Amino acid sequence: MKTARDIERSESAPVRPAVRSTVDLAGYWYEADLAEARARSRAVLEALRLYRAAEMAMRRRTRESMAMGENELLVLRYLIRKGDALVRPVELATYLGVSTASMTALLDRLEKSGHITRVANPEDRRSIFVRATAVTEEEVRGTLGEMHERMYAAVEGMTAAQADAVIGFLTRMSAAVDGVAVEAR
Amino acid sequence: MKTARDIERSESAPVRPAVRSTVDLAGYWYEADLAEARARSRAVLEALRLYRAAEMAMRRRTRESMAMGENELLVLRYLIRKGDALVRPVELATYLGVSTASMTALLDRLEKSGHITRVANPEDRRSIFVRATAVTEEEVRGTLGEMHERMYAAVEGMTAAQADAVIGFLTRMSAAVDGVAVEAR
DNA sequence: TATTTTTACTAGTTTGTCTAGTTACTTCGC
DNA sequence: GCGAAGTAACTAGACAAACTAGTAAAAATA
Repeated sequence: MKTARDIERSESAPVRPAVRSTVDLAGYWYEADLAEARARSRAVLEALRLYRAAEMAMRRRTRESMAMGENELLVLRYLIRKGDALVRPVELATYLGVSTASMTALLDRLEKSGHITRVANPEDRRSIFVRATAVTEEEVRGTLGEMHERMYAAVEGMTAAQADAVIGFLTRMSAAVDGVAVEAR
Repeated sequence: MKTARDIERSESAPVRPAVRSTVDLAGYWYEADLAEARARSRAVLEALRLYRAAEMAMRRRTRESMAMGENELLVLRYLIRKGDALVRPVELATYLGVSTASMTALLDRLEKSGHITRVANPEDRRSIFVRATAVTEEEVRGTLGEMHERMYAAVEGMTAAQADAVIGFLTRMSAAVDGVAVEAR
């Protein structure tokens, strides 16, 4: 019953109200131009989707190769990115969107495995600071460093116009994604 | 109480240095050009990072508003994207990178909550097909449909050159991300 | 000074994954 | 055709990691 042809139908549904005005004062828009623009849009979004899939897969592989949970790894990356900055557990809990209790347990695991250390905060004796150990930094850089280099290399050759296009695109995508389900009904 | 709404907007690095002082007459490169190119690269990667953060936050909000786990939601999105196509549990398990046993449990939950139905496969009586219910489609489109429209609107105004720049960028990023930790040592 | 808030933690529960093994069915080799 | 091997989905039990609720200590505020 359900044939492969049906997929096409549902995917090419009129996602957006079709712009039928085909005449533009300056350049005379034709059906072909519209179709082309639409194909371009779809191609861009498809590329984004593919990138997301690739990134998810990378994340899973990394997690597996380091024998670590998603949140553990995210915390370590966060700490390393912060460098010498003083990071407190609440900040990490907020970042991940988990409870402070879960963060305590998570930090327990990371401390036990030697990836982080807890340092006292001299200014507020309730709180502590969390720091990644040198070993961790080495380990994460070893795994992700090459990737970062490749990423950097992949953007280095861009022209100003291209960079603008990409930055604008990403900014607009961020805006599109922000505000989804902000108020659960 | 742990309203993790404001995800790490704290670090707002130099998003876009609008440096524009290029005196490049006959192919001479100056310090300014190099610095500019470097700043551009950093800005692009920073924009990507911000987009990722925004997307992660969106995912969490959606998950919470639908009272659903990450994998549940991913399965539903996958099913809806596939439309009327016939999807088997193994395919989903592979997609998510979980065992077939976990997929069975996951599908149990989704079936119990009325989000999916299991349909017999007439050609292979061992296997089944999974389909999202109409209610689910409605629900997910309601939550993510607007976002998708915004995303589409955000790309449809792009010129061919801009689209090429973005697609090229995303493709190179995917390549950079692929092959990380493929061979865990 | 007394009260409230914040920070990190502990205890116990729930959720969702895993491994191991089962059943039912299909495919392959003879 | 028939038996062996392979495959798809499922069940059971264990475990990891999140959650809620509540505590103690310190800081901020009235």
